[in-house]
Amino acid sequence: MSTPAIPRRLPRAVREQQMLDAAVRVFSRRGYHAASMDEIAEQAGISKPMVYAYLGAKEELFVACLHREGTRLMEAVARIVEPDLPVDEQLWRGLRAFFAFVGAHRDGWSVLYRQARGQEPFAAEVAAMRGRLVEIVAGLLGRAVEAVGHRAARPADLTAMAYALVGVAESLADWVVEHTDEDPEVTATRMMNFVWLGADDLLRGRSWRPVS
Amino acid sequence: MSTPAIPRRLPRAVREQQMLDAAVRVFSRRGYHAASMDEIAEQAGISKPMVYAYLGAKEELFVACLHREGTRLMEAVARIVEPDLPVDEQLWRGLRAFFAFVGAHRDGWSVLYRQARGQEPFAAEVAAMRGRLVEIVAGLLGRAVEAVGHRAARPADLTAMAYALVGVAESLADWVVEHTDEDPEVTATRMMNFVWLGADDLLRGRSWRPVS
Amino acid sequence: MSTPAIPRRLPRAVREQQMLDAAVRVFSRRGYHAASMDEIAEQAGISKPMVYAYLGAKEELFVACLHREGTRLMEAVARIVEPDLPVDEQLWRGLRAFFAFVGAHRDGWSVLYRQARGQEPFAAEVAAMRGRLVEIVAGLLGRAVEAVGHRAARPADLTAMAYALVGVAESLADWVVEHTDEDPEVTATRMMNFVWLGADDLLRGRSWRPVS
Amino acid sequence: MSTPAIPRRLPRAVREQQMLDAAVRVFSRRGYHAASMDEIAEQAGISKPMVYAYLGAKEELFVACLHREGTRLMEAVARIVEPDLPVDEQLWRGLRAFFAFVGAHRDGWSVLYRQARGQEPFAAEVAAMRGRLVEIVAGLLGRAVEAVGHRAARPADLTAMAYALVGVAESLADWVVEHTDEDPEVTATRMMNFVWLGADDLLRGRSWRPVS
DNA sequence: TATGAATGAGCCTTCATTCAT
DNA sequence: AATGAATGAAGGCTCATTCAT
Repeated sequence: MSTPAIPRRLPRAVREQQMLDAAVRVFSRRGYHAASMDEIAEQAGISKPMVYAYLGAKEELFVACLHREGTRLMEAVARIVEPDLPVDEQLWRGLRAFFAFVGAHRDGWSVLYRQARGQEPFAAEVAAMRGRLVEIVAGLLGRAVEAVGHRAARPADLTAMAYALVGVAESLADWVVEHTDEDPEVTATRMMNFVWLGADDLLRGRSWRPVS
Repeated sequence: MSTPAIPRRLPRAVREQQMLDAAVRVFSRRGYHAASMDEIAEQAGISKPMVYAYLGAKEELFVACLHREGTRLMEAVARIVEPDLPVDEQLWRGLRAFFAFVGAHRDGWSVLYRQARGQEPFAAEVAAMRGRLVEIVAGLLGRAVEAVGHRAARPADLTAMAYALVGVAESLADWVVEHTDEDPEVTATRMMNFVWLGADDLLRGRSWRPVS
Repeated sequence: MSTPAIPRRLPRAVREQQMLDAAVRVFSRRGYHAASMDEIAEQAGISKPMVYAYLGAKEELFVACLHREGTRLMEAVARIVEPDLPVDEQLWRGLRAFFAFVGAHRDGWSVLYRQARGQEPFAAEVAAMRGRLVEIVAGLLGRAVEAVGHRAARPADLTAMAYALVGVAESLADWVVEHTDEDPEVTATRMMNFVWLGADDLLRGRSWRPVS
Repeated sequence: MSTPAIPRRLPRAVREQQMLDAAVRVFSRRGYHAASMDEIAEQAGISKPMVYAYLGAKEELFVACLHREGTRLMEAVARIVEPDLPVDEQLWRGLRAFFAFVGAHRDGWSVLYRQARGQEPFAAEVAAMRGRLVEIVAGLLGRAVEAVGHRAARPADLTAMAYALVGVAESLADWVVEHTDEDPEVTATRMMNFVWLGADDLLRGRSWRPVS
């Protein structure tokens, strides 16, 4: 009888997700400071006091965005890692999931990687997250060293190598963002080729192949 | 005989450099929006109107910072590249210069890499700069392919590889910033090992050595 | 029983009128540039951000003042004109309304006539308004010419005459402002005497009389 | 031999006139507040401290403009008035001079009539000037009344009439500014027709003719 | 005489945040 | 639950004015 009215009263959980969606979108487009609470509220189709009531002040709101996107990313990757596989296989699976996530959640990635990294007081926390990730990767590499029976490398060397690896992934995330048509799996393969074989082999036409 | 009075009146060129120094410092610490013209002027030891008189509004000032730091970086690298050397040698020299620059100009690097990349309307220009750099590196890799006599790789593959390479450098720049004590030459060697040999070789204990 | 508290929260329409009242007052006293948004807000008994929220930036606010006062003036005059009356009768009625309005809305008149006329970018619009008024008066005079059966005057002559007429009204508006005690009807009669009979007749003691 | 260098050192009197020329031009275009001392100095082809040294602060400079232009106008009119002529003849001569002046010195007229009238603290002085002019005209009219032998009119009536007369002149000054091609003498005749004969006669095709 | 260098002060504007309904 | 109304605070920018050379 009546037109299907847009529901005015929604459960809190739903409203919160709407707000976070809007916030992530606006923060990613404008950056933390240039984003205004007005625009976020408007994009969420809700009034400003509601944003404050549900998610707190701007800083808390931004942190909530970081947490949601960071958690989603971590979970997407963690979901397919299987600790018993060989290291390169694990890396390859993780990267596939990572690039797929970035391709599907550009705004979220942008907030994490572009906006939060340079903006106090969030930079420190993002740096800490990244540091933990680097150590995980370094641990993975350490196990690989053991697997090939080589004498234990110095921790600093492994950490530096992990930095390099993470840097490649971040940079190829830009590649993914700019090449919408490329399958994330292809990008993951590109990366495996590069980091596993190295430029010298690569330039000679060799290539790494996934096992499966 | 009299104490050399601090000169209150300085020529324009000198003041401009003081202002840019201050601006780079403040922008790097606070980010574009959180940086206030007041603080920049104060750090420069001068009043705000002088900043506007010499370097224009905030946006122009930021662009001036980007240009100065970008140019300095490019020149530092360009100064020691010699096109006739083998590709890996060229890479190694360029990286040495790059990491040395980053270690010596952390604020400048931070402005370029951290602050400008996510902040409209500067992101586009920085992305363009980075794009040009990527193409230069891709060209370098192309010549390396020819040098080893391998069939020409597809351009997209080379570009993706260049993305990866640039990503490693950017990420190890963070390493440099966080490890003040490490000689940039060591960091450059780390990177050459990683990108030239690849993780597989590296983990087996092999390593790349500079020629000289 | 309790004192009727001054309402702090008022509907938008009410606040807007309060703001316009204050703005007209301040603009008329100080002029466009010397008027500060701070003073306007203070006079309106409200904080500055509300002014911006409801009426926009200074320029828009000034335009809103011009429009409100201009419209009020036009309506006050239009309300009593009756197109079927003889021309001098119409003029007389219009002038009565005009001088009454000026006497009752000095600030509004001042903003329109004193402040806006010399101030870019408003001068052009005020000039356009005045131009339309002049053409209306010229049209009126044209009909008067026909009524007395005289050959059609050249348009330029009628327009120049209308300029003169409008100038008299504007100048006598000053007279009204400076002679608070004089009934606007008297001023209107003065003007009719002057413009209808001319100085020569006037000086000889003749005078024009309203019909009614 | 050498290119005729622009003279750098000029006598004070010359420089002052250059500055006043520039100031009148800028004040007339921008209005008192929007005019900047920078622009005035630039237009005068001289540095700002010189303006301050010669003509003082902005307010004094504006007053100097008012005085120069006001004096020029008064002198232009006074030069051709001859007290022994009939009143209409005197009026006609004065108006010819007035409209000629306005046509030749638009900026000066604009500063006097447009800018200064609404701008404190100059408005009062301009109003006083105008008041003196009105009384002169009223005096003239008074003598005309005596000349025709009519009983003395009340002073207020004469003053109001003088207001009207002055208003016509001011309004037709706009006409002159907008109709560059019309000979000021023609405009003066238009005005005499209007104020001397009145609209009624005028509309019937009568017209006032200069004696000479 | 003439000017580049320099600044105190003030104004417009916006934003995060809260209150009263 | 939900929002229109309201503001303290701060930042960008400009200008009249002066000093030191």
